[in-house]
Amino acid sequence: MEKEIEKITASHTAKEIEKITVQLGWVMHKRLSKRLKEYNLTLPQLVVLQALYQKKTPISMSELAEATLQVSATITGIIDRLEERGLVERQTDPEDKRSLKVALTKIGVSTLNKIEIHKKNSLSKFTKSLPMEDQIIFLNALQNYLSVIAEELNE
Amino acid sequence: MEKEIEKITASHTAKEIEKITVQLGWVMHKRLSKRLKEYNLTLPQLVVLQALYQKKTPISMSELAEATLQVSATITGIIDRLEERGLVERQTDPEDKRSLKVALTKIGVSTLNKIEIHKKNSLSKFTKSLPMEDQIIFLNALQNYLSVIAEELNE
DNA sequence: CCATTTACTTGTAAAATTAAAATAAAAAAT
DNA sequence: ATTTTTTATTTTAATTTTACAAGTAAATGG
Repeated sequence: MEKEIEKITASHTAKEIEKITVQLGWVMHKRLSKRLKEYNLTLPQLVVLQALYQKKTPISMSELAEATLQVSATITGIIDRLEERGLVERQTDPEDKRSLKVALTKIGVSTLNKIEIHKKNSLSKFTKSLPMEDQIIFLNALQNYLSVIAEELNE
Repeated sequence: MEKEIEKITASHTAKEIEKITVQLGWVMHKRLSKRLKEYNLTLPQLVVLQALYQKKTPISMSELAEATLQVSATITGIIDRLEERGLVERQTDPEDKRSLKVALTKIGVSTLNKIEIHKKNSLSKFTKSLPMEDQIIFLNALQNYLSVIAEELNE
């Protein structure tokens, strides 16, 4: 009987966490777009830039598509626009003439940095009010959750 | 000196939390769109449906725009498409002929319910592995964070 | 009344998204 | 050594989202 109740509650909590995460994602998106507009970027473009930054080294279109959970045709369009503005560049791969490596340019990196600096300035009340220890616990839980969800996506 | 270090770390943690939240939002979006596609819905459409469901009673286009952080012109388009498919309906307001109330139809509610049932089935490994107590702490932290971010947005 | 505000729609234009078809190069099969 | 298949990317076409600016119609307030 107790097991039953716990099960229901656990399922309920899981649903709540999922729901709130979607909402949080939506609000963060809206919040971010204000800032992105100043740099004439969109969220999918930022996601691509960040993926490139994280990989450190130029990666192919298909790797980029996988990293950003996008279809390759979408990446083509996004890179087209980013390249036009000089934030990234396509490099030919001497090993495989079908393949292209995409690299962040200096302008691309500095644009990312500028957005980072902005982030620092808008340090939110939430983290200010939370003890350092709890912040780290929260951060770890988020990272954990993210990796589980991302893993499930690839099944 | 120690104060300084703590400051830097706190700022760093805040930035990390923000970054991971954006990533989490992106992944959740992608994960959700798989499910939404089965119902021929998009994320903005779901957000609108959920806002209507939460309010319980029909609300005006402008209230809907505010609740979903959208511009009213965007809401017009989304409601156009949802109405075409019978998920919502526009009702005239006898008190103010300029204003419209938007209401979920039975089909709209049952579509939302079907998506909810799906959610239950895809209970993630994350919540299964976490002690109930920690789940609740995590959920509360998320809610807290969401409300602070949402509040900041309205400034 | 006339001017202003409010509520919503329309028009326009860019970006994102997907599916499907096209291209070109590499790898595998015969 | 060809032919076939697979892989990497782009193109095309259609839909949706989004924002901004202009337009319509109704309410409100001197």
